[in-house]
Amino acid sequence: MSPQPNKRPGRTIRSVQIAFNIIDLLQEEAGIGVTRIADELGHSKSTVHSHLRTLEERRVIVREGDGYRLGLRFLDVASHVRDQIGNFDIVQKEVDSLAEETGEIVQFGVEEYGKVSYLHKAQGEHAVETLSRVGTQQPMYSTSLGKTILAYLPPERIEEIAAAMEYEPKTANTITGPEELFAELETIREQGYGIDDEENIDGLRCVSAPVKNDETILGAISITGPSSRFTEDRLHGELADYVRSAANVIELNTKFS
Amino acid sequence: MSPQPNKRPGRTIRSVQIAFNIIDLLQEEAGIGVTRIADELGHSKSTVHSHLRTLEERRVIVREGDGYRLGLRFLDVASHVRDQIGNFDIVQKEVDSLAEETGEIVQFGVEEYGKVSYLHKAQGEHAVETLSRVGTQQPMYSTSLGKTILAYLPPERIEEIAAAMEYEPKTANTITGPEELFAELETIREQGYGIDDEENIDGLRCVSAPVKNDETILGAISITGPSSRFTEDRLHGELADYVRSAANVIELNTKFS
DNA sequence: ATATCTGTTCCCGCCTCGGGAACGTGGCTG
DNA sequence: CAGCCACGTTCCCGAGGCGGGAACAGATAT
Repeated sequence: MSPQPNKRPGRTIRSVQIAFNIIDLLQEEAGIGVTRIADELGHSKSTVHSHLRTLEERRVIVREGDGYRLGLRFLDVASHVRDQIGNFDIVQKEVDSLAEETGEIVQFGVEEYGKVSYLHKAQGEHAVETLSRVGTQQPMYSTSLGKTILAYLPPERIEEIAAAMEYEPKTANTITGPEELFAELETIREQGYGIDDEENIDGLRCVSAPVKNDETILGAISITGPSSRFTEDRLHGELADYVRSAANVIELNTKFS
Repeated sequence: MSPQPNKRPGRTIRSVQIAFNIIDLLQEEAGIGVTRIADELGHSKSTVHSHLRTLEERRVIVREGDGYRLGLRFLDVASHVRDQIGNFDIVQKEVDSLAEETGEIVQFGVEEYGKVSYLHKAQGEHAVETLSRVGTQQPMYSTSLGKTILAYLPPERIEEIAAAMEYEPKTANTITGPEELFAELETIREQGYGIDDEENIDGLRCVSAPVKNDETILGAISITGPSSRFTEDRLHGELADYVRSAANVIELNTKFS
């Protein structure tokens, strides 16, 4: 883990931190019990016990066999979150249909805390496996979604995000500094779409188009595939067209909300 | 809210309770700020402030405009939860295809804390609108999913759940007591599927079939529709066949996991 | 300019919460 | 069957975390 960047000062509450450490742990590994959790987090069993009781009462975790797992309540929360984002169904529909049409991976992402979070993902028939998962975050400088969203954010927010950025080279092509990034953003604004040329994962290329609502950017939609199928020509040609028209459809449907 | 039934004694941690009260509040109403939350929960602003800081650092909530909403991290958590349940993709696929085939509402539910929780839901073309939502809970005695799952749980667990049950009549047909419930469970075990004849919501009927793995029940799959289309004959005939064969497909695919 | 919202910060004192240790229990081993 | 160990649970204590009140700071509207 890298040192967390979003650290505004202010007081933070220890018990709540512990509670979420437990949740994080159970997210990674289900079915463990008091002792194991206590060990893992470096707390006494009694402490962990009280927390588990609390979380259990809240339906956050569930006792199953001997051990705990996260509760189904999270499914409910997630569905509320999607509703709050707004227009999720339209995004979902469009992403799904583009994935089916092209057979590749199609994703929709938004900016959160200076990173890209995937809101929805669909994979077509001959899609490559990727690790990305709905709700997880990726850096903005190494993904086409990230760069595209960034390009259309308000200038002051771009500055803010760029200032907090730590450029970690993920492949040989990854953008490594601000000058390079700003140039890229300019290019994206000119051509109206963004490219990831094996900058995040070796062998994978993407194109993204921004989805805006009245000049404010909502997110971006991308299509991902292996470099073998995603040649320069196709990237800038038909594939770019695909994402731009999908973005357009979403924009039209969200206009009057 | 009825008095929470799952109250095992043991100490519970106040700060964590407060944190989840905030989360619950934001789930219902996004975009509110410190003052409003403090009012609503009856805490001081400083208290709420510290909590918001903590939750923000944890990516649980996000500041948006002036106000907070739940973070996309919940989408990630939810997807982990589904994975932990196991065989979610198979369930999803089967539920979706049955919904498309019949055009009605199809759901898959499991037992959690003595209630039914919906794991997945799909609605076909001419499906009625219902309030049920993925992750939410319903009583076991008034739904076909609940009764069907209950019927196949181990006897001692049935006792346990039934003992804690509070029978609240949702419609004129709702089961109102243990004798009636146990008789119904017996019927379900005999015929291999469960019926909800407007017992939960007026005008709606359902059929459910159990999904088992080696004699232990995993959950149940149901189909729901208006009484006008769901006649006695169809319920016990083709509709029951539908859910039973879908349940069968799921069972076959989960057998070797 | 004044008033009134908001979010933030700073303390203080009570009481909560984390920890250690003891207890109860079930499962495995000899 | 006795013994042991691992587990979850309970009890109690003392330190310090946490909730609250009040003062401060910005923003917006009047």
